[in-house]
Amino acid sequence: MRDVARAVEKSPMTVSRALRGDASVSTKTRALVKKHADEMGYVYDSTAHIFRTQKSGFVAVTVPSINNANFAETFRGLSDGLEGTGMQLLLGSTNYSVEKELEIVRQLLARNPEAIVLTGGNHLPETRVLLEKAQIPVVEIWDLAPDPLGHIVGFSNAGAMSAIVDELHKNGRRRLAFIGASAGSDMRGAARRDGVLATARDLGLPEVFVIDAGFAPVSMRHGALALAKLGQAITKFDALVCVSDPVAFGVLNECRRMGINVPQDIAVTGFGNFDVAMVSSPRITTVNVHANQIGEKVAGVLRDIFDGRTDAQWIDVGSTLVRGETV
Amino acid sequence: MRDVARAVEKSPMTVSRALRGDASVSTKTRALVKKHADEMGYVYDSTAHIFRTQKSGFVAVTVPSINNANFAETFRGLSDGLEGTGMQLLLGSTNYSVEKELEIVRQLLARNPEAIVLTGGNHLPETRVLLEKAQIPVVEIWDLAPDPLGHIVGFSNAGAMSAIVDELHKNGRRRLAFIGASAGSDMRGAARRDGVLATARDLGLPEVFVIDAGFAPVSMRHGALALAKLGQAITKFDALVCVSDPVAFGVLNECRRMGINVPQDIAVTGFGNFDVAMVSSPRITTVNVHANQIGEKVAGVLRDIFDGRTDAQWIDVGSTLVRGETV
DNA sequence: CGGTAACATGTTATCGGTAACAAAAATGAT
DNA sequence: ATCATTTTTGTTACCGATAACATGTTACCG
Repeated sequence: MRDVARAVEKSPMTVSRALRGDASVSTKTRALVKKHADEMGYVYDSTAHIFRTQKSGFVAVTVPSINNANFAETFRGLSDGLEGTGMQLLLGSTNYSVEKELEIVRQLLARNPEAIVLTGGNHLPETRVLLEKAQIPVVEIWDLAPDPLGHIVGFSNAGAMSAIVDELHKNGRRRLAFIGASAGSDMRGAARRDGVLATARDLGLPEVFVIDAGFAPVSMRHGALALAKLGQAITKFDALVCVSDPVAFGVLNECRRMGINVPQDIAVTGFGNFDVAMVSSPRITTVNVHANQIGEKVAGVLRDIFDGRTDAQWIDVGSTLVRGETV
Repeated sequence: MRDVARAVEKSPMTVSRALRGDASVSTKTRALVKKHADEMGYVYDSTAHIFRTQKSGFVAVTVPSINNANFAETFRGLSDGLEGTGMQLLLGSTNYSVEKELEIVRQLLARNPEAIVLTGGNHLPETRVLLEKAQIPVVEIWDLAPDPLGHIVGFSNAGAMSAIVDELHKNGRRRLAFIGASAGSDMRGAARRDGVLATARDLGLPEVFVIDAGFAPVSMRHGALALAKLGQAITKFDALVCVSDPVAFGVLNECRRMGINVPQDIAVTGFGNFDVAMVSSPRITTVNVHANQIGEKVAGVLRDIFDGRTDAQWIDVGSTLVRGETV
C-alpha cells in the first residue's frame, strides 16, 4: 500500500480510503489509485485489516456432530441466511461432550469471531467464563436453555415429547417405554426423556420404563440392539418412544425381525423428522423440530446484532407433530 | 500477554515462548506462565500471530453438501486427522454447482488458507486460474480426477460400480437399469453411470436403461418418485442400479408398495454404504467408499505438505463391495 | 474580499504477537 | 576461582492497514 501511495504521490491513508470506497476521496484520486494498484499487482492483506480493526468477519459455530441431518440442516440454514453479509462460518464439532466443547470454544475464540453460536445450553463453568470474557454475542440454539448466556433460538424438547405422548395416549397406548442414550451423555436426550416421564405422569399413565441404548450419539444400530437385548420383555409395552428417528427406525426393523407388528402390536415413535421417518414403511410418527428454520432465525438474530440491535432475543421455533403409521 | 507477563514478572517474549512450547524456557517458568494464563482467562490471539508470521493456519475445504453422511464423514476424518496441528478448517458448500464453487473458492482464498481441499475434480476455468494464482497446495478428493491440480485422494467411481455390476452378473441378472441424477448436474453420478454402462458392455449384457431421477442431489424421495413414474415398465428389468443408498432405499420402499419382491423379482443396489443400507430390511447391497478414510488420508497428505514434502501424491483408497440381501 | 462550510488529504499511534539479536544467569571444565 | 559454554530471559523492531484526529484546499456566501 505504501508503494502504491508513493506511485500516486499520496499518503497510504488516501490509498486505503480510495480502495475501500470511502466517499471522502476525490473521484480523480480514486481512479488513479485503483489504476496503479492494479498495474502494480497490489493484493489487499485482509489479515492486517482483521488485526487492526479487530473485526474478523467470522461467526463461530459449534455442533455436537456434523454427521447429523438436523444439525447439518441448521448449519445450512445459518450459512444461507448469512450470505451477503461477508461473514464466514467457523465450524467446530463437540462430539456431544462438554469437555470437548471447552476445547473447541477455546480454539474458535482464538480466531476472534464476532459472534458465537452454540448448539445446546449445557456448558462447563470454564466455558462460560471464556465466553463471558470474550465479550461477544452468544447465541445458544436447539435447547431453550434455562439460564441463557445471551440469545436463544430453539424449541422445547420436553414440549415436543409431550405432543408425542399425547398422541399415544389419544390412541389408547398406556404402557410406555423410552429408548435413549445413557444418562449424562446427552442433555438434549435427557430433556426429551423427562418430557415423556412428566407428560405420562400428568396423563395418569403407569411409570414409563427407560431403556438405555448406550452412549450418545445413538444411531439405528443402537436402537436395534437395545430392542434385541430386551427380547420378549417387549410384550410388556404397547408403545416405544424413541429419542430420535434413526433409533426408531432401528427399532422398527428389529420389530419386523422379531415378528412384532407395528402399529398393531406396539407403537413406535421417533424424533426429528429425518428423511428416514418419511420414507420408511410404515412411516414413523415423529416430531419436526424445524432444524432449517433454527438456522435461518439465528442468521436473523446475528444480522440484528451486527446492525446494532443489542437486546437479548429468545425465539421458540416450536415443533410439529408428524403423524406417520406407527402409532 | 503483557498482563500475564506482568503477573509472572517476566517479559512478554518469555510468555510467548512458554505458551508455544519453545524448549528454551525453563520448566518452572513454563508451568508458572501456564498457570497464570489459565487463571487470568487469557485467550491467544491467533490473528496477531497470523499477521506477524504471515501464516493463516487455515485449511479451506469445499464439499458439495454438508448434509450428506459421506461428505460429513470425510470432513470429520480430516478434522480429526488435523488435530494437534493447530490448523483450522474453513468449510464451504458448493451445492453440487461449479458456479457456486467458484464463488466459494474466491471467498475461501480471501482468508489466505495455507492449503485447499476440493471435493470433486470438475471445476470452471476461472476456478483453476484462481487456484493457480493462489500458489497454495491443492488436494482434490473423492474423484480420481484425470488432470489433477495437485494432490489426489479418492477412489474410482467407475471401478466401484464395476464391482456392483459384476456382482449382479454373477447372480444371473442381465437386464439392468441405472437410476441417477439428470445429466450435467452431478459429475460424480455421471462417472458411476458410465462405470455401469461400460462394465455391462464388457460383460456382454444388454444396453443399460438410464432413468433420470431429477437434479442432484437426489434423495430417497427422488428414488421412490422415479420408480413410481416408471410404473409397470419396471418388469422389463431384473436389476435396478441406484446412484446412492438413499435412492436405493426409496426404490426399495416403492417396490414394497407396488408389491414387487426384492430380490426375488428384481435386484436393487446402492452406493456409499450409508447407515440406511445396513439397517434397512432387506439390507441393501452397496459399496463402501471409505469416506472417513479419505478424510484421514487427506490429513496425512496435508501434514506431509506442512512438513516440507512437496511431491504430488495420488492416493486411491479403493472401495469395498458390501453384500446385502437385495441382489 | 473575508469567512466559513464542505471536501480532500495527511500524521500518528496502534492492534498482539514474534523474529532476530543481545544479554544475563547457570553450569561445567580446568 | 576463572573462563567457556549452555541455558534462559530480555529488547527492539517490526508485520500492514486504519481510527482518530489534524491540517490543508476549494467552493460559495453575503
